[in-house]
Amino acid sequence: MSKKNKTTIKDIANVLNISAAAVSKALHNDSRISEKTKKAVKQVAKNLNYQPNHLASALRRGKSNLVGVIVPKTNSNFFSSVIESMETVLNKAGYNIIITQSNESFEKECKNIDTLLFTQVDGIIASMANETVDLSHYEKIKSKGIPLILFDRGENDLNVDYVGINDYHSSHLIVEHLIAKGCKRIAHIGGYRRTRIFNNRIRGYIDAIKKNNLPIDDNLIIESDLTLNDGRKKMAKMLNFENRPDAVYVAGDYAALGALQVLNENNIDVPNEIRLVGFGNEPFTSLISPTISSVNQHSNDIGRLTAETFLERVSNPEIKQTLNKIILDAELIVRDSSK
Amino acid sequence: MSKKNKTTIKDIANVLNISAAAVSKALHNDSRISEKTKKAVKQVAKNLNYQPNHLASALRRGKSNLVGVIVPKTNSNFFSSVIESMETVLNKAGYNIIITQSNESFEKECKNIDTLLFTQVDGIIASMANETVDLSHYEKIKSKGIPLILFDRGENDLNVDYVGINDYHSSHLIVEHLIAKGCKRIAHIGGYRRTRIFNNRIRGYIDAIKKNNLPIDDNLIIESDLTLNDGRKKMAKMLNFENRPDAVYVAGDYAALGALQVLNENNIDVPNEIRLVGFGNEPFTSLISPTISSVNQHSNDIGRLTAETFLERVSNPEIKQTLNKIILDAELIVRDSSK
DNA sequence: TACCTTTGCTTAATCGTTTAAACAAAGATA
DNA sequence: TATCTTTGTTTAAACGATTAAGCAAAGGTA
Repeated sequence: MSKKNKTTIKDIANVLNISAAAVSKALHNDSRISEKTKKAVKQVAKNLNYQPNHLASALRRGKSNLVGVIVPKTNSNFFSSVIESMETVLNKAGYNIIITQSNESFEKECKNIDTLLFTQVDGIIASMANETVDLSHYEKIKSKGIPLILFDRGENDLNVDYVGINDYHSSHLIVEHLIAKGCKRIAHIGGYRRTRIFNNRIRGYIDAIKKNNLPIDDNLIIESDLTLNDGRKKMAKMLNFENRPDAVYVAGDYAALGALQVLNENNIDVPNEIRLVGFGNEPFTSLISPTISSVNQHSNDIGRLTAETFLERVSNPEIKQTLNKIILDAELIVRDSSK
Repeated sequence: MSKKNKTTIKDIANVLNISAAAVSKALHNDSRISEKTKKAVKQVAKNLNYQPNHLASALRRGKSNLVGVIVPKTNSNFFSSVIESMETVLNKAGYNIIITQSNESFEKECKNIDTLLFTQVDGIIASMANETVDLSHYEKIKSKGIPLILFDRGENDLNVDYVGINDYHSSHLIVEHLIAKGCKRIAHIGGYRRTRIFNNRIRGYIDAIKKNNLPIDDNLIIESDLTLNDGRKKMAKMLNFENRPDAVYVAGDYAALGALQVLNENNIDVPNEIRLVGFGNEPFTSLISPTISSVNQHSNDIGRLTAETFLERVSNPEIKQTLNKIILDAELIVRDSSK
């Protein structure tokens, strides 16, 4: 904030010889202010290059019109697209967003929440870090009485609005696609079971396998942190099995890429020898060779719906309306790695 | 902001039967408040779960402790790392950041600036959109008297602090590396000349070629928007030359990837037939086959230095100190595509 | 004893905007 | 003419924290 150029409503009032209150009302199109005054006020405001002091109005109204957003990492196509469409909706409604990154760290997530609450945001939209198990910091948000909306990485126990995709069903799509291609031993490199979305993918995988009368082999279900390197490790491990899988469904694209690298290095023909499917539809999946089949998570819809859910909450804060749980169906994009 | 849990310094004052002013001072460790009172105040603050109202203090002090950040897209490894290290430094100094994306659009950039000024940020740190030519919106920031720091995508005409890498010199590194490998016809798929950093890379390329007594062939210098698709197009075009290049230096990794795809599809041996170097060191450059040589832009240093430059500016706002232009030397990372 | 300093607090104004309440003037109603 | 409504404005009190100025009590100095 600067010392110069600090035109206030008082300055406008002085020019027109009316009260500051009248100016404020004129600028907000109050019905009790005459058209003549409104026009004059707006003209002077323009001339003096008036910019309302957001802090003052936020303080007075008890609303900052700021929404805090917490994502594990902006450096991912999914999250950056979600944020983009979220921003569009919220900006239109007069809200601005503050983006913070947790870097998948529980500690950083706590700090982010403190920061956002300190900044007096009107609400928080978050996707949880992998590390997060303890939820007390999220309870803190709830206890402040401001809306909390989760997307993608949510948690049932928290009992708050949630927008995400149907992970359970996505696993069915993938497994059935692979079976249709003739695969009989489908492995799953999944995320940690304690993270709900990954647990859902694992459950979906198991149920889909059973539903299609294939045997469940526990060796073929491996938990991973889904980084590229861990994808490599887990894939390498599987190649040592005496009974190799003929397909691998990896719950994250980076880990899928790691797996693909190992397969390529071992001269294994993808898709003919082993088929591969990733998750998340990161841009690189269509850039490498072979291109990797993956699941599109509809980031734009998720962003838009999350924002709309937030707006709904702030517009009727008292109403203890039923929880919004919006679950979208994801879309399997078949590419060369499983054709 | 909520109606409940709104503990204020007045509440603390009431409990202890002292004035609100004393509470404020105690919380700020004012030397004129006794240790006994300070301890008591802090204890009560903790008990009542007191959180200072940032808006009120910002209004009063004329400082929001918010820094606005504008980047073309958070969805890039470079920008997301810059932001991360910037945030670390700024948080330590008591500042929080508001991240906005311009999506390379001039119009969106203008809107972002309006939003940030409206939010009363104490300063703006920006990297310009590709589209931006007109600079009046940046002048607006300067005229408000708040610090403006540019990084990576800057502009000399604006006359503000800048942190970036030595693009001119980076081109020398690349060209000389390729010449050392025996290349004689080195092409350059560059960005638009009107963007300073790309212009510098082109100038560096030309001067390095000349310096090494190789001929300049204008056909080998091609402007591009550096998207993956355009990289493909420009590479395909070059393959039709009767006199093909034996190396291609692409000013962006995504376009370099596009070029590589075309080379692979045409069964051209990279690096033996044509060597390839990209720019930006995006993670995928080391993920694909062959891995792509690229330039590391020291995102962490850039973020840190940008933040430090900002802090320097806000701490001595009056001093019309000389402009900070920090230019780091980039680092060429040689990978398979040019080995 | 008389005066000066230091310590530890209080009072009151302030940041710029919003808004409930008051009020004057004009117009409508009976 | 007397009373009620409507219109268009002003007054003044907030929002919560900060801070210059003031002041009383305690301690120090000569």
